[in-house]
Amino acid sequence: MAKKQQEKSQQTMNELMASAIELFGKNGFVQTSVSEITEHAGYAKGSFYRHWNSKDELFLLIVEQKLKRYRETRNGKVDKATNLAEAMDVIWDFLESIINDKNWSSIFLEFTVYSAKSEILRKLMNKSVYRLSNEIFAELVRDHVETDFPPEKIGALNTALFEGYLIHRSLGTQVLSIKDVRQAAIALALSNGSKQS
Amino acid sequence: MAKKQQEKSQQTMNELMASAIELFGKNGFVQTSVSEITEHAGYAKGSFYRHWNSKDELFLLIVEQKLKRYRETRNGKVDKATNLAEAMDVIWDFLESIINDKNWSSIFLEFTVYSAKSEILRKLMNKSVYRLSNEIFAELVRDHVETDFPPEKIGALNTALFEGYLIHRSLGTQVLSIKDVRQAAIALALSNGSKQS
DNA sequence: TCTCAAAAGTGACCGCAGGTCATTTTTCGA
DNA sequence: TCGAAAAATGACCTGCGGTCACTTTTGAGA
Repeated sequence: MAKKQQEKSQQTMNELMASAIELFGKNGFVQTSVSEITEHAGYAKGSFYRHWNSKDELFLLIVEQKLKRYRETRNGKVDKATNLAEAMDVIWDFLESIINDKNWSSIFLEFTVYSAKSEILRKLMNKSVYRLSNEIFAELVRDHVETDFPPEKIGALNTALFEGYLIHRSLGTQVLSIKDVRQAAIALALSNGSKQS
Repeated sequence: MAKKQQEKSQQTMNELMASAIELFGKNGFVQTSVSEITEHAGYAKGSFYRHWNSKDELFLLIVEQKLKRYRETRNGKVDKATNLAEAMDVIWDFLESIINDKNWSSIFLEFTVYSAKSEILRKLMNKSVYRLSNEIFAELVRDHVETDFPPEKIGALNTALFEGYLIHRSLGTQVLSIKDVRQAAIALALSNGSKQS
């Protein structure tokens, strides 16, 4: 029965991960130290590195898990969209659900910009598992684009507007509401990808 | 003649600042250490803190200086704009000049997101001296808006799209070109602030 | 029940960061 | 030439991410 040891190890991982999610969510990525995470879970620092190779690695795992969950809540709704406007509505319902997840949108932003400094992280962040990526939006929109404007660009412009809004938001600037940005993004997508304006 | 000492002090500041600009420009804000800055200029670490209270403080000074210079190259052109489309062209010529300044746009982005974590820095970054700010764009656009859409929102949406593009860019994603974003931003501004679409 | 190798857990330690400050060196008017 | 004031120094502080030799716990087989 080596099973029990594995279970214990898994249990420890879960506890450390829960602690990490709580502290990252409260204080952000950089401002949360590995010592804090382990201490808060009742372990010593060294235990962290038995389970993950770096703070980055655990954070990416959390991001992957969170994105997966966001997407699940979105499932089904996508197929119902019959035109570009409806597809954009689905996308923005999705984006708003991220914004409503405490301050995780700010933390994603923080990590995204942080990741730009490392080539390895940069490559990872361009994968859709870790990112509210251009290409995912492009996919959702592709079937409904009526012009020859590239769907990837519609997706990327949408991402840009959203992430630009995250910056605006994380600085505490109050000029834009999420509704303003949603409207603008949809108007932009329609003007590029829809036959009538 | 206490002048000579002041001059020497000023000289040291200039040397340290030049060293900082070079190293920040090459490696970014976080990845450039104060020791590197002083060493590269031929001083000891302590000398840095005789002139500035923190790394942040010097960086803000550099930002202020750079923004001032960008704006100077823009002066005059603003007054010539007779409608919203021309005003947007002036703004985007300005933004492109920032993008063309080596990788400083990425570094501004890095510091902007970094600053969100400190209340003091956040407040500073909302001032127009330190930021490619919403309100500056709003000002440039105000006289040419023909609808009742708030000029501040036009400015803020423009900033969001630009900074979102900076993220896209710093991740090395190649889907969007600066031209794409410029077109989108101008289309967006015109659709909100111009009578005919 | 006892044994002991393997797995889990520990925390002192490393190099380096931003920042401090008592001390040394340089400057320059009297 | 002298000495106070200004400039420059670098050892030192705390805290970071990460390492690893060590101790403790676990559990299958005798």
